[in-house]
Amino acid sequence: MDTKTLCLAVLSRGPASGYEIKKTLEQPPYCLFQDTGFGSIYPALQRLNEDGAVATTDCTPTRRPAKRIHALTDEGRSRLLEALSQAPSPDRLRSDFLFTLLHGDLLPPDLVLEMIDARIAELEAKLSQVEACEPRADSPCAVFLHGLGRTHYGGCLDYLRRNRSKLARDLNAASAPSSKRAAE
Amino acid sequence: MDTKTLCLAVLSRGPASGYEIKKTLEQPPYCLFQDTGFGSIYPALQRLNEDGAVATTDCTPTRRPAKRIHALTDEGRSRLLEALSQAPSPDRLRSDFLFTLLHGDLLPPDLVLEMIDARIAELEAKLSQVEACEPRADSPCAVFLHGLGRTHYGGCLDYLRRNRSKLARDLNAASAPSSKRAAE
DNA sequence: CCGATATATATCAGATCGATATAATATTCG
DNA sequence: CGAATATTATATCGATCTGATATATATCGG
Repeated sequence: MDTKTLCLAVLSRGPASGYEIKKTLEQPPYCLFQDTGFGSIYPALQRLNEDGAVATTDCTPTRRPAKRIHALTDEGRSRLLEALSQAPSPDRLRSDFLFTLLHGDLLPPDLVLEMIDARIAELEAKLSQVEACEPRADSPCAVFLHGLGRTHYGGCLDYLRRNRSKLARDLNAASAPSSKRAAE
Repeated sequence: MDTKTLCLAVLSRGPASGYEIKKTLEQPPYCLFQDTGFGSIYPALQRLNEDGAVATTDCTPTRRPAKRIHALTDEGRSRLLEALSQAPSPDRLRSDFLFTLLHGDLLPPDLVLEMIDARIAELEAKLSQVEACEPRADSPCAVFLHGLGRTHYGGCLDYLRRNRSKLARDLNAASAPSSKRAAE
């Protein structure tokens, strides 16, 4: 999904400013599977306004730090529906953590274990964030997604906690093979 | 990780051409947590060569479709180690599937269920791809990562298979409330 | 009242993405 | 054999995205 569709989706819940859209995207559930900055949002809103997909109202007189409220038009609503109906393109994950772990043999064992501990802490935070955000019971999709998120984070966390000590043993055995050699 | 680091990491296994680097990144384990196109790889290799991080040899005479082999230098190796030692920046996931699912209430129930079925098929393919790629037993990190991948895909797959029918029921109940109204 | 933080918009250089161009070799199949 | 197709291989380009930065006011606690 490009930034324009992201904006349309947030605006489908009600009119908002660019800043408010960004804040919404930073929180669950959106923050769990997308990410966008102001540098993408403002140009996208400008384009959507030019295309007639949103109606932009300037609130400069009342509000001091000039604020632009964007509201979905019928054109915008049908655009959103069209985008959502497309077959979703494959997930795109960029994980420095997993990439580093793959090359962990090049690094000091302690550093690798530190990174895993940090990741465990992050996942705990994410999981409690997801659990704190109860889905609306009247939306079957939101409930389904909520369960999927809990399963995902819970599963990864469980694996890391269970296998950390084994990895620590294996790494130390590999990096200090003197004891092994002595045992042979 | 930027594309330059990605290239250095692949080259740490041995010299390769840009095309070969792309092919390596397209397969497990790399393809599971990154993605890059030629449009990023070729400029990155050019820059790395200029910076002295890789040594580029032109194989035009022997090979007919001109081929450039890039080999890691000491400078490149130390750059890679330095990049891997940094605290990894947070994961970045962009999932059209999860995004669409979140807004599934706007779509026809059948379309949502179709997308879930397609996702199940994709995850099955990914999982068997991961399982087919046995990690080197002498690399504790690779073994650890392999287990993590299986846990992740297996867990998500399991959730989707178990909860699909409940979602189907809930969606139909919500979209066709006539029976419900009749029951009241 | 001052400083820190939150609200709010905007821009810009650099990186990335996806498509496309080009071209020789290798393979497949009637 | 020869034609069609796939694979190997490099390169570029516009559109988009990223991350940082600039700017200005409002608000809240000390």
